[in-house]
Amino acid sequence: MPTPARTSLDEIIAAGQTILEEGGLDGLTMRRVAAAVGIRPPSLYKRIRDRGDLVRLIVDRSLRELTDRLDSVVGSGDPRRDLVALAHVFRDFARSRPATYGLLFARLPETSRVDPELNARASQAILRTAAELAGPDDALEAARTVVAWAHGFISMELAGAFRLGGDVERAFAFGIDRLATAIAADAGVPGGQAADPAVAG
Amino acid sequence: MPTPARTSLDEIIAAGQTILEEGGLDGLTMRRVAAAVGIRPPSLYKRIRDRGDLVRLIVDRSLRELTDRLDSVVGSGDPRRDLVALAHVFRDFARSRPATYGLLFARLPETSRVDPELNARASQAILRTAAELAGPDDALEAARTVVAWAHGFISMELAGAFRLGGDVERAFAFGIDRLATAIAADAGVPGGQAADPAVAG
DNA sequence: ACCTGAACACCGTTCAAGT
DNA sequence: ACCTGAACACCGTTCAAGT
Repeated sequence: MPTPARTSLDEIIAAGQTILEEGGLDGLTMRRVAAAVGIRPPSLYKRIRDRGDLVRLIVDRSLRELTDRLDSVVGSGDPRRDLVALAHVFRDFARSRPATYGLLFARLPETSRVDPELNARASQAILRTAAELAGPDDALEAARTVVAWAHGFISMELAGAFRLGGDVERAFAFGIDRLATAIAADAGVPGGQAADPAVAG
Repeated sequence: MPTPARTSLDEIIAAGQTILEEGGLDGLTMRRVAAAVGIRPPSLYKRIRDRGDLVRLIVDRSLRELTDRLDSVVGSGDPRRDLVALAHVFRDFARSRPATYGLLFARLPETSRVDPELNARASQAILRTAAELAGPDDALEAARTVVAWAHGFISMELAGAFRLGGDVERAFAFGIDRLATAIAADAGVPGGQAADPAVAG
């Protein structure tokens, strides 16, 4: 006689997400997750392979949400405006789920790594915007420059690494503004990058 | 009768550093460190307060080394050249000690955080270089933009986050080149940022 | 002074047994 | 099918006792 299911994969992921944000990655224990969904720790292994798998599922779910938000703010017709919007979506996401954000670009063990195809999808909005600004030849480099800056800024901000005073908001505005100019097709060193027609869509 | 010391704080930090790089932060256990220096785990507590304190000491030591290297590559007379040199020192350091690097800007618990004064010292070379390029009014923002980019790029590279092909070296060169131009004093958008007194130190 | 074994309260995970 | 208690091999840390 099968015992009725007392929980679900979805509930486990949701509980894991909450516990992760409350206590950080170290606080995310199988025993706590089990207690939160009303079962005993060993029963978790009926639905997930191990703790690394749970981490992966939590990150996967959040990355899908982030991708949707990124996709929804581009397409204004002004790539510079799109870039600013993307940076703010990124930053807002990180602030709303700092612990989860910290895992997005972390060195995770194999079992915790999300589907590469999902990562590729998450990159599309920024890649298209970068292509519009920088031209097709430099699109990938431009996207990497912007994402590196945004990720670096945000992770430093979350870590409390801006310790020299000053206005962090002003630094964020300064950065995105200068970067948008820097990656534009006409910003290359003379004789360097060729200016190509922007790609859209 | 006092028993003779079988190890030293220095040896413990060095062993911790090695174990950290070999097995990551999770692999850095008090039992392993104790075994490496030839004592039993409880004896570690004669020299360090707890595991968080050990992490702090390891990061502290590496940050001093990084600061020395950063200080040693600036002053060429060409701030743009200095900036490129700083970026490479940063990147080389991260590659030589990836796990330690990951802790430099991490959200660490209070006990693991290094002396703020040490952090300030580590920022001096980049702050001065940024001031030369961007002018005193934008020095702090310019430094934050460059450090954010460099940290973001390096941590993404270490995490294997550049998964869309392309040439990562080219992206690094593209980024530092465009950033140097972007933060230069004459790169501001007309009528853009207001000029505020710079905060240094 | 420094070192130790024993102990405590935690972990993730496995497994045989229950329904 | 799902759930469970018991068990195993780990942790960090404390503490009384040894030299």
